[in-house]
Amino acid sequence: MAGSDLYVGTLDVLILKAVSWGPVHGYGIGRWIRQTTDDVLDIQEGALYPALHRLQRKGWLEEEWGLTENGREAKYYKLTPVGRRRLRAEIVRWHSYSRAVHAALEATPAHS
Amino acid sequence: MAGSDLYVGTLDVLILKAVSWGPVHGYGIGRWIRQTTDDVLDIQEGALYPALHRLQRKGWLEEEWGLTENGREAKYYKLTPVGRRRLRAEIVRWHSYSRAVHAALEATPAHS
DNA sequence: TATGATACCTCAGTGAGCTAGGTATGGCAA
DNA sequence: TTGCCATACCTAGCTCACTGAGGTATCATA
Repeated sequence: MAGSDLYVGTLDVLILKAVSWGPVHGYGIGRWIRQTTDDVLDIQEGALYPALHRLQRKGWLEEEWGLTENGREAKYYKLTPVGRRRLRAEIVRWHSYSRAVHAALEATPAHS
Repeated sequence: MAGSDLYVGTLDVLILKAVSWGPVHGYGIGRWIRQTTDDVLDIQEGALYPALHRLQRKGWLEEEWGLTENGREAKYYKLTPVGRRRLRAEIVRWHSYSRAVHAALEATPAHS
């Protein structure tokens, strides 16, 4: 798997968004991110699973074992209420940040 | 100074952009980033100066001592040709990445 | 039968950024 | 003249997210 070369810190909001419509298992979260970003972001499993545990430890995700469509055991994650608030905050943060970077990258010659 | 809570990896492109019109000293680079982003990004000096040394070590920046408008000694940084190519690549990377994240954050319920 | 996809995991190492210090100069206000 | 803020540079220790590389196990399919 090719590395996705993440900007460190952006993975959390992607994971939280991935589970915002209901429980999804880890492997499915990785697939969802890859698919909705047209293969631009391909999260390494060595980044994904520790991140899930981290978000769970912080109280933003809850786990629950279940069965996939094809009858496999899988650990489903869902948002806690705190996690949902966090998702909203992280989306705001991302938008503010990306607007700021865009402004810098599209700036014309310095005025000082 | 309030931390800007950078997405790790985004500082390089900001620095390269800051010096893309001519030599700027470190302190001025920090100020430029803060100003062009309306105070959204406020780079810590403990992040800025090591980053400048790193980019110089990689051959993307060159240093040169000079005098500021107010007669102070300051270390001016300017882009090398390699640094300019790198700037273009990093801008492409940022746009691709931010488009991908936007796509994910604005996605509607999963289709699987 | 073996290969790839699914589904999970850990661990060592890297390295960027944060926190918190430090030096020195110049200008300005109390 | 004293003290403080802005300018201008720096380092060191720490944290911790991610990379890269490994591992287990099941199931479908070629």
